[in-house]
Amino acid sequence: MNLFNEFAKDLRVILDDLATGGDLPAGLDLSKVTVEPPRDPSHGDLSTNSALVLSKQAGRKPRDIAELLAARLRALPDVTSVEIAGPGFVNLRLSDDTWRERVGDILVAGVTYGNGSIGAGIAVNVEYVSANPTGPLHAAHARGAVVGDALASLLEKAGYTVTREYYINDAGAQVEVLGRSTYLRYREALGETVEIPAGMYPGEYLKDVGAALAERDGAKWLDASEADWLPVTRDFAIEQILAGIKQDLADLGVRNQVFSSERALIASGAVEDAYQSLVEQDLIYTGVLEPPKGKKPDHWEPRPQTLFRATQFGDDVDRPLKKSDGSWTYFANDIAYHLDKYRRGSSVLIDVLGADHGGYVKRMQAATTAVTGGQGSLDAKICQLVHLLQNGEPVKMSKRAGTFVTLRDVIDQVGRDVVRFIMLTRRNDQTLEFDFAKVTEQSKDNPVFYVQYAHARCCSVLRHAQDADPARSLAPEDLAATAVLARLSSPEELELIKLMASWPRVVESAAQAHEAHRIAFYLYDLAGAFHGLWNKGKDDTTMRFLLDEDPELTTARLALVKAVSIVIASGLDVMGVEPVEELRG
RNA sequence: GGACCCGUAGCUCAGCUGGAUAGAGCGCUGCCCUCCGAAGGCAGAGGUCGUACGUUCGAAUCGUAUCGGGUCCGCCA
Repeated sequence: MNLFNEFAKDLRVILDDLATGGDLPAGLDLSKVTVEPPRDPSHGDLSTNSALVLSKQAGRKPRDIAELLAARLRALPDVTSVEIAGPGFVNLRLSDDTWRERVGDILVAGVTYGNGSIGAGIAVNVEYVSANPTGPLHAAHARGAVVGDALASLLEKAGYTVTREYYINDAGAQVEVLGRSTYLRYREALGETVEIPAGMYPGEYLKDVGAALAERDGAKWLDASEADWLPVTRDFAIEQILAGIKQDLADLGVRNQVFSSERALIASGAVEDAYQSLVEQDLIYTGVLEPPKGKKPDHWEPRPQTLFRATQFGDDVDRPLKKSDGSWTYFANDIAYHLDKYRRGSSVLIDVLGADHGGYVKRMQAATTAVTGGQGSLDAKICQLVHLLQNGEPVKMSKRAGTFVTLRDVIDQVGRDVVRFIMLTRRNDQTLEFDFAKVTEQSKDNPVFYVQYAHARCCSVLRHAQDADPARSLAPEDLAATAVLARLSSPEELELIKLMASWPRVVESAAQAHEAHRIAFYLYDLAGAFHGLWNKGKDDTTMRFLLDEDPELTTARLALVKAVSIVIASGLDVMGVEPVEELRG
């Protein structure tokens, strides 16, 4: 349960009541009314801006409204004090017992604690990775993969129905090149000496693909014409590479459920379909675009094109849908694809894209709005670059020389949980430094370690308690039933409890903002609060969790510790990171 | 030339969709500890939130302009 929402409800009842009683005008717009924890905890547990927000509408001074509210709020059962502060904030304090009860909630709910319902009835499609099937995933793909995957989990936790999707760009010139490159490697596998010309894919990985094809088909294609072998080598290569990509994703703990093929989409007539719908809306015309300014106009020649009126939906220029040979542009296919996602039931579409797609967002949003008749919305999460470092030194990468770091390399070096956690330690639109040395360091400035360490410490305490008293049950439901939570009375303990009580709120707001990184920051804070409490026990032995002379307090603290481990596990679950029970060397 | 993203402590970054005295880690300064319940702990200094206007009870947050850095810019995907 989200305590803040409960009080928001209470507050609305009170406001309605005041309206019917004539103290406030009826029909007030309450959309800006909030109930949230004040930034400064000394102001109280909860704060509402109602009086400030409603002042103008109601035609009364904020202080007067605040007085009215305060009188009513004081009557609520869990409220111990109400103060009016600053320009008209109403600050509440809740009884300690109200907070302590959350520990029981957490123990009973387990890792489902924090699950919300704001997404109920809303279907969201999260598309991520969507790397071209022309080569293995490299390190940079890790970010989009993790951001998308964690966002999907976050949305699920908040109650949305989520489809995890991967768009396979298996149509167009690049996969044709892939097919030809593979053919060369195929000949190579059959004993020929080949040169890989410029413009082909030189990667070593295609040797395996060529060899596998030679293995399967023998010399069958050696004397065939390109028209015959190209579809074969192309489809074979796509299939092989895609299998590798899926394996890499699986090893990163990423589980896209739906793989949509661009080629299949075109074959189904979906592009023609989407195009017709735009024609019917009079959003298509033939025109000539201005050359981009400031950029060298090289071979620019004005040319009439089939254009979509993207400018009507906020884009900067109208966008071409057909190439001069009459085939669809990538954009045209993508419009059909987004319509397809919408028609499959998701009105909220999220694309997790790389930094190089920033300029693409506006047109896709324009198209999504147009093609869904304004019923579908697209949010694009652009992931900025990841800088790979080794002890502060940039890791040299060159596509030309083929020395790029693959996703597999990264997973093998630092482990999947570290990759996943670190990728969420920055907002998606902020560049991220990934230092192989730092991310595996055991210190406070490594958030992965710091959070895992907190969880491990919880487990360690529970293990000790079990060793000391093998007959004791540490099952969460038993702790919930037997612990006398009123014994948790130190400021540090209550602070920790309040932090855990805000977890549902964190989930909710992060989901609404489509920002999974907030989970990582929350866990870092929670870990910090727990470590702080632990440290108290170092010089004040009465603050330790296990106290031989006070079994009742010990049980209460074990309940608290268990709750902390549950909330950490709940957060790590969203991030797709496995909580560890002990740390090793 | 244009679009998008970023600009917050010396450094790396948060800042809950407009709230009250702007936070964390590292680094720096000072004190304490050497416990075994494994990262040492505690305290302190350090900011006109790039700049300038604007919106309003109230702006790091929204708008406009401007400066600096990044990504990108017609039939590539």
